[in-house]
Amino acid sequence: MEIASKYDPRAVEEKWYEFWLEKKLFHSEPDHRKAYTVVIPPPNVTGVLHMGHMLNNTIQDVLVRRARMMGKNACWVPGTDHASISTEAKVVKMLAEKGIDKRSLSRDEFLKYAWEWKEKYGGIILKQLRKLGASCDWDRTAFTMDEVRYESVIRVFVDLYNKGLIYRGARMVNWDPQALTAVSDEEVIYKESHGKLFYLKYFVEGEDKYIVVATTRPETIMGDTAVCVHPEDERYQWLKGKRVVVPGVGRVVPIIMDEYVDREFGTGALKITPAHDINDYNLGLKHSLDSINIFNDNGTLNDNGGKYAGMDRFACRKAIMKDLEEAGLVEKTEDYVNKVGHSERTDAVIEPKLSTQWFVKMSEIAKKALEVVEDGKIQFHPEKFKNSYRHWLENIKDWCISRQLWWGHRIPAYYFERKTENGDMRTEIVVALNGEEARKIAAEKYGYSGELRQDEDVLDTWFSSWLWPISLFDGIRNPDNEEIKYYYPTDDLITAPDIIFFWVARMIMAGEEYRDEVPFRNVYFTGIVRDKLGRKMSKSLGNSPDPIELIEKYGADGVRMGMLLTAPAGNDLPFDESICEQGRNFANKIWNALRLVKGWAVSDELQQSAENAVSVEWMEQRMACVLEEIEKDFDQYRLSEALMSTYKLVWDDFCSWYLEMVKPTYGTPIDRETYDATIRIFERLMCMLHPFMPFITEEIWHLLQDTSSKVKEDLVAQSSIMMQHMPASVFFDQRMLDDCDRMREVIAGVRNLRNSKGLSPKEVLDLYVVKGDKEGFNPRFDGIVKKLGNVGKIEYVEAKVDGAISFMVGTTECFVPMSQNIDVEAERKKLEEELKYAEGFLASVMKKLGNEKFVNGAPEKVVAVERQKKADAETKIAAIKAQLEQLAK
RNA sequence: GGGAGUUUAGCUCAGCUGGUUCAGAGCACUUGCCUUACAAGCAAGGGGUCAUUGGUUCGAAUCCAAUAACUCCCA
Repeated sequence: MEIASKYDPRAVEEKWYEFWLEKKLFHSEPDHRKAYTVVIPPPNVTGVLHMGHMLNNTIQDVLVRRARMMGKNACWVPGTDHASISTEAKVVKMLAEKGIDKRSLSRDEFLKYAWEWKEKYGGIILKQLRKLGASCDWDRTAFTMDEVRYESVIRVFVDLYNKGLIYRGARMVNWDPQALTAVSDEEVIYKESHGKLFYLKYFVEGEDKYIVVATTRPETIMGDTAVCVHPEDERYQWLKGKRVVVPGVGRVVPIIMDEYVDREFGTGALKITPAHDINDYNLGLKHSLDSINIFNDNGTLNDNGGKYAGMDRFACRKAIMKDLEEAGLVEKTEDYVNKVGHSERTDAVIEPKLSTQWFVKMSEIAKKALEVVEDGKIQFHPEKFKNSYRHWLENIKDWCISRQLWWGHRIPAYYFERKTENGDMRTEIVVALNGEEARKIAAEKYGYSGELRQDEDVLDTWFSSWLWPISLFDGIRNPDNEEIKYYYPTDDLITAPDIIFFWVARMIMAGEEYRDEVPFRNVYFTGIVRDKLGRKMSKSLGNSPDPIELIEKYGADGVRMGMLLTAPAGNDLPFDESICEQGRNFANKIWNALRLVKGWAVSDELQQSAENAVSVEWMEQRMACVLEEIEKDFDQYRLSEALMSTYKLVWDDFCSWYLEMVKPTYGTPIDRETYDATIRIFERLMCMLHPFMPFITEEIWHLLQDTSSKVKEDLVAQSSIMMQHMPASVFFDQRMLDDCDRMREVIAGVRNLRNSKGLSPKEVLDLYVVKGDKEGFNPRFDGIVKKLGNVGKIEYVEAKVDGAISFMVGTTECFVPMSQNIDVEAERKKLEEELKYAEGFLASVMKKLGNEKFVNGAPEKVVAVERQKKADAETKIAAIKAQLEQLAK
């Protein structure tokens, strides 16, 4: 059998992914098995795969594939969200390129274009995930605006409205002047910005005295309706009851006194613009101030801006300052650093704006969501995220869910005007699943039968995502259907920490509200992928590698492994392409192990040697031991540790030791028993590795199968490693493992000696082991020591050997006679160093044992260990001393 | 401004309730090897005052306090 010496992932990966799809191995239907459910954090439909997705989905795939092999009915549901702001912006841009203005289109016309765009360009990312090997149940692919999900969202809105948990009201909201919509508090990112602090003069009405007010936003003075000072501020007592003139505007406004003012900031006098600042708004309410809106929705000044009307807010700032400067109304200007809110989606500077929006009342549902995390019904990994989760929920504000956009779930609120009893015209609101229902309600409740106007706005994208774990299984519309009962609650949610509030918290709320049950048991927070300089990867910096190119270069298995190795839960990972090399190299290593094994001639006549028997036995034990570690790691979601253990098991234990132990000398066959055992071991290793590296393990697993007859060959062609059982840990003999470790040390000792003496590995050496040591060496391994250490004979002797170089393994002395002259000086030096160390060690042990408090206070076990250390050290020292004497002769 | 977290080898990280020679792993590095599975490899090595200071204790990387640096979240 001729196999290439380099593993080529390309053809292999494509072949097996097709195979899995064709065999529907990712598909899940409810059955008698236990369900293991994961819902994908739906990527933005406009998105393309980036490194964060790679990490996130690799982790999900590892967990899902493992669960599947552990006999669970694993279901990983993929999908995308409709991303109203981003998508609408993209469609508007596309239309603009075609010369179409959104405003010239009707809502329906626009939506037609949007859907076209979505069908054509949306969801590239899901295709890309296949390259990574993601074992999603593609038949279940969902979209937040498909029929089931759309209807679920509308139902939830209606339901929450009827429960009084959704209300409509005029509030100060975060306005994105670029997207022309309100956004929620969570969608505002505060960034440090270097601006100016302007000190403006407000003259007292009818006097030539003035006070100075500091502001970062002089353009808002057109909206000023008061100046506020602290009631106890002595500097301003004289102003009590007076009025001042807004500079450049000429409007006369009152001086108000309020403890809200920070006397340390600026001059301690604050201009109040109730229409454009949340704090000013509240002060305005308290002091019954006028509120003058000076901005248009797009951030330009409206007619209240006087001569600046039509100008952009930032251009206006410059123009006003110039004019005030010329009028002598500016005292000074200082550099100033402050935090400015930006829109998460468009990066536009957020404008606080008073407007009528829809809100979800959070206080009550937040309480429940906090409880289930506090009492451990939902576990966070790592746990530290509980802190910020708690803090957020304890300080939560109502959630603004309306967006002034067309792409999304249109708010099912219907309006009409009617005359009330006292003759006033009044706008009534009816909330219903559809227009027909709304008409019915309007008729029943108000006796109204005229036209209804549906709300023009859509809902926040997160208002659909928060239902994801439920709506994916149609649990909102059909709460008792088989699927929701089987798959819900889901098991693990894997997500980046930056959406803990957007998504995780709200899903928990929705779960409690609609299923009275948590949406998932565990939340695994991944780190953020950074470049090697520690910067976040971003399009604008151009510091992110293209994941698809990486996969082409290193193979999906290689990239998956690279990502996982440096990504303990919650830790940011400084990504460097070179870590994928380790993955690729590992794949190659496995590939070559296969080449070796498949290259052996197998003899049915040959009896299994004692060495081979013990080798097989040891490898089995070793696997059992590592399996136990891996199971523990998975229980604690320590995936990178689990991978590392598997990596070392395969590379070090299996390739470097086991295969070398059983490898027949060139040109001779291996006995059937050992060969079969090796194949079984190899198979199981591939199973263990499969969740991490799905492609190469499938390939190898197939190549390991017995295809000696047509029947068997066909059988193999139909099966998959995915259908195998994950090996489980069993009892193992620690003694056996310890014995083997000592054997490995002996071999290393011999090799080291050869190395340091510049001897060829081909030179056969003899080994003498001084008997009488309590641990001793297990002679079962002698044959292996000979083979791997290239040792001619091993003798167990009573005393030291002349003309030999020695080394110690534990407390056992080993001697290797040298044909050439021994460098006495070098030997003495080496021994003296060892002696020094051993004596130092003994001294520290003696210090402990000499301490009465230790002997009396420490647990017996610990003291016993110290006594053992003492005995061992003494043995060792005696041996070294004896050797030194020998040298002196 | 409020809160949380981190600091262990050149890099990325383990190190659970203090006690095994506890100072670890992988990568990188050094030396020698193209030894008929693999140079994407083999063998053997070197490398750390556990951020700093003080405390608790028979005993501290581990517990406590202060300090410093960095990171994140919230306003």
